[in-house]
Amino acid sequence: MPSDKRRKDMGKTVNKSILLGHVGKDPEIHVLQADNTVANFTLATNDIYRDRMGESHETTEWHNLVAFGRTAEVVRDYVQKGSRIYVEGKLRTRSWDDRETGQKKYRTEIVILDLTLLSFNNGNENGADYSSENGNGARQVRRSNTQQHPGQDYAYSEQGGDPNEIPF
Amino acid sequence: MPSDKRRKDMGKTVNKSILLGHVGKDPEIHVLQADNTVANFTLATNDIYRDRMGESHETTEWHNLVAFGRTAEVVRDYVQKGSRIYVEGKLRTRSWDDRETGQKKYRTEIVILDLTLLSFNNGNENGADYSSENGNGARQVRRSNTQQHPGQDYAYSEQGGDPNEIPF
Amino acid sequence: MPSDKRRKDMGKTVNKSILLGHVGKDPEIHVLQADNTVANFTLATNDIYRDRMGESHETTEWHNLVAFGRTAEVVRDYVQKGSRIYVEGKLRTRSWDDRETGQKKYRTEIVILDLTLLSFNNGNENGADYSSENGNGARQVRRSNTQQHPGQDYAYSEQGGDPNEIPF
Amino acid sequence: MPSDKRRKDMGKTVNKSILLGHVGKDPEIHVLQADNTVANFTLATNDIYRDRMGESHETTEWHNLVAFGRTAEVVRDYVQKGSRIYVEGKLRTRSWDDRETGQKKYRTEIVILDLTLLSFNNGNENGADYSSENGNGARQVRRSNTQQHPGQDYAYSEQGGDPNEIPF
DNA sequence: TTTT
DNA sequence: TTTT
Repeated sequence: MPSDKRRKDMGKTVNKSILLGHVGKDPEIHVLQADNTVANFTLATNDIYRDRMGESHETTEWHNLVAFGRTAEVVRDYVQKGSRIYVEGKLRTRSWDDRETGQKKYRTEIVILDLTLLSFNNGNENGADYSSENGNGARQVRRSNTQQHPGQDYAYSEQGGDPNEIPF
Repeated sequence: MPSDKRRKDMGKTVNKSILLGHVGKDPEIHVLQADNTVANFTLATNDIYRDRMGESHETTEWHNLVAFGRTAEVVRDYVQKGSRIYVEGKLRTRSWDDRETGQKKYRTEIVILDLTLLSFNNGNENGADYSSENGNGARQVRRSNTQQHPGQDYAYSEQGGDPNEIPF
Repeated sequence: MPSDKRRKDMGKTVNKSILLGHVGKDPEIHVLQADNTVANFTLATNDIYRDRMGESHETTEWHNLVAFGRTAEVVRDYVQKGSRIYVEGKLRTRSWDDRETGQKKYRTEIVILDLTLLSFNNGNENGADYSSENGNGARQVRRSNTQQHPGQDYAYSEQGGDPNEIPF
Repeated sequence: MPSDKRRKDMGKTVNKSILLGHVGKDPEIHVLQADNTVANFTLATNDIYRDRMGESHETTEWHNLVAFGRTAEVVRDYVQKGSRIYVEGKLRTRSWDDRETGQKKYRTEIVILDLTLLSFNNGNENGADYSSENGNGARQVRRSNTQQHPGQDYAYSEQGGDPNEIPF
């Protein structure tokens, strides 16, 4: 084993996030290219804390999640507003210059590496089971054209191949 | 056990991040109040990926870390530029309106809940051991007055008691 | 901060396990003492792997879980055979000499530090909701007298106060 | 996406352990087959707790670690008694019938999926740097013939190909 | 801005 | 002994 390898193992780092919560809205699905689907959505987690008076308060933390490829397809087909999911991923912060103000802007996301569905239901009252309708559980893929993620100055390249090449 | 309790356990969420990497610069220390120290610093993790040509690339991810109270004191005394640390915490995103542009801005941080020091050395060539000098390992606390965290429109309240009450 | 403290932070270790799966049987509840309930149960996780022929196989891993105090009460009241739960805890291995053979025996458990219920249903067909019946969601506490955990040579002390003092 | 797939995602489980500590003894290396090295060793983590008298105590927890393939080679070449490492893996419990007593015996291990070296030094006083000696950091591979892992009634098959096929 |  |  080359000493080069050892140096690499010595310098290894860890970037891991584990989230379990409820999805805030239906995922945005983008098809960048054949075999490269991207899914963007938000996940809520709750934090309970006590203030100085001893009173209990609850805050909601919203996380930006993004999935690529096969995982994005699972999100597309089975995750929706209200879904409860378990997610393991890594943090990634993108930055860009705002077109209007020229200011640097940041957006931190969790890139999903592992996803577990925890609820069949979709949070709607009717509790429709998508899997029964056509035998494959798929819902329509929404290909939104409205850019809404990291600001008006941001555009999907719609051509990237590898997740790591995608500029967001 | 009240059914109210069960509902709480059913709705419980998880917000956990685990990072292991190197500190980018000496931590900023703020003393908000007696017994409430805050430490802000950045941590780098590396990501290696292959592009479509099969070539290996390395990117660096920068994380904003914040510690409160006792943990902030450990950061103040033993963490510096170059330190290697293991951190467990939770994600928190603060937002504020930029004073100049009126735009909403966001900053995501990892609130440190557990910290493990992995390197004695401080990255400086002299390798000074702070713990030997005066028997308490403390270095000077820097009380910076220059606001530098989430922009010029942001100010420390310098009065919060509970970490969760602090407006950032 | 004493240098003694720094040595402690330098030597800090991490012992963390995260499990998400289904409960194998109704938890065993033991009341060691006022305010010290103990719950023992098993949790199944699945592993999918490919053999050398490329065929996919699934194995089941069984984990021994133990909860103390407040958490044990949640287990007693809401966890049962078939429940899906998320658990965070630490590994602990107990050992004892088998009475019959004199051999050293080992049992590794995950001591639950955080528990999240993921299913209301109990796996029974009737889907009884314990929380509705009497307003407290409690089911009968089973105080089994039959020793069944780490072998016939093992006995609950039924008197420990701190989880760490309990001899199992 | 077939509904079969959805059922799989719904039933997904998590089995994850994260350990950071010191290695108890030099790893045992076994070469089962070309391209299938196995490394076994122990890792210590510390637990600090308070007893009922409020006094602080420290216990040491010993974990059985096992690595396969490429990871086992890293262990073979760079991990030794005293090394500090970070490990991510999954729990696996093997069982077998003791030859002498016929009793069922169990051994729980963490199968290493990710390993980060945290110390160059080996814990020995001489602090030898293996990487400098011959430019590749390798130490002699020990092929122990003495069976010592899960008891005298246990034998390595020395023929498995896939980690998941190995009977331990 | 870190580290290998 | 769970679940899909």
